[in-house]
Amino acid sequence: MHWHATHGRHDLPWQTMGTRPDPYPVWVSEIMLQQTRVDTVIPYFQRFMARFPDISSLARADEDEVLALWSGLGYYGRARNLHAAARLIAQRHGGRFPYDHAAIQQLPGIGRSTAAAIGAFAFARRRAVLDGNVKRVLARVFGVAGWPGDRVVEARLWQLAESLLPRSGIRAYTQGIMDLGALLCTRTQPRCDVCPFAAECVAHREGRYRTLPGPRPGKALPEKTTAMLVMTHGGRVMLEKRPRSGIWGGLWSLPEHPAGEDMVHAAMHQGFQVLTCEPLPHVVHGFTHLRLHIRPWLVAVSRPTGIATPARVWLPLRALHDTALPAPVRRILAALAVSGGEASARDAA
DNA sequence: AAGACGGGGAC
DNA sequence: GTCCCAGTCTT
Repeated sequence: MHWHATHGRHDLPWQTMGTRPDPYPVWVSEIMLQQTRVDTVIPYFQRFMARFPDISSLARADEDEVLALWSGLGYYGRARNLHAAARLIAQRHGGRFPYDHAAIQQLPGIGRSTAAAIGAFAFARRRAVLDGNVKRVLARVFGVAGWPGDRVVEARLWQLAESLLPRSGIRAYTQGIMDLGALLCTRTQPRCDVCPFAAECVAHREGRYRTLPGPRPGKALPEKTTAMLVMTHGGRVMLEKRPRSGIWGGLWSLPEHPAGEDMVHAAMHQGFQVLTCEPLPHVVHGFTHLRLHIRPWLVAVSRPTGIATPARVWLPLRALHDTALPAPVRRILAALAVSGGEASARDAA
């Protein structure tokens, strides 16, 4: 806590509040910060808060607009859960963010650690957080070997985290241990020379900072190839709404087809007359659990005869920015919009 | 208990 | 290229 007072982070956008902070920005930031670095989150947080300044405005919003503001941030279930939780708070909690730890953790998208973080920062509730930073600090200081994702290792880390909580000053403590992990006790180049725990840290004393915490067990990354249809007509491109579950759930994306299928046939099968059909440069997109090879096909079609459904939309290429697109799809379409004078010219022809 | 779920920055 | 981040939910 002493270290945090002088060396911690005090100017993050969601910290600009007094001793009785609004739980809403705390909540939004904590959800965005799940598995996502501070520097990545900041611009998303600013945009989100400008558009949805309070729980009520978020509860009234369309899910599509919430997802559009989340586009590029990843783990889109976070956005769907955030939105659902806002509506739930409006209905079941009278529009007030719940105070009780159990009630907070009951909300969709909020687990044990996030509930503790919100409770600590917003209400000074005394519960332990256990995020990637805290896991790293504890594993090193106390010499907890093994991968933190392992159930036994994680249980030990939770036990440590709970046992270390101060009687008072939970905000400074929670922010402090996170900041220590993020700023000093970093993964590869920890600053043990200026760390307040160097004298008592097992990893430092025994020269084990490289192996603590233990790495995730290696696993071969599955590869998958898919073709995507970039159907254009009059400077617009056709998008489909993806199912709510699964990858890119609820986002707008290009129609997928098994690689190797005849794309002209695929486009015609959707009810279009194909004018031209040509391959675009193929894109490799890495997930944590999958490597996806995308083969986009640019298909100019004549007047769309396909039935208009809510799950299908013709989007002007200029309107990409406020649409909820997966990152690789955004890149494919952005490249098209730039070099894309010719595409529209061909469409016009 | 394990897998699904994004994207990007650091090395 | 590899690792992993202010984790949670589903199976």
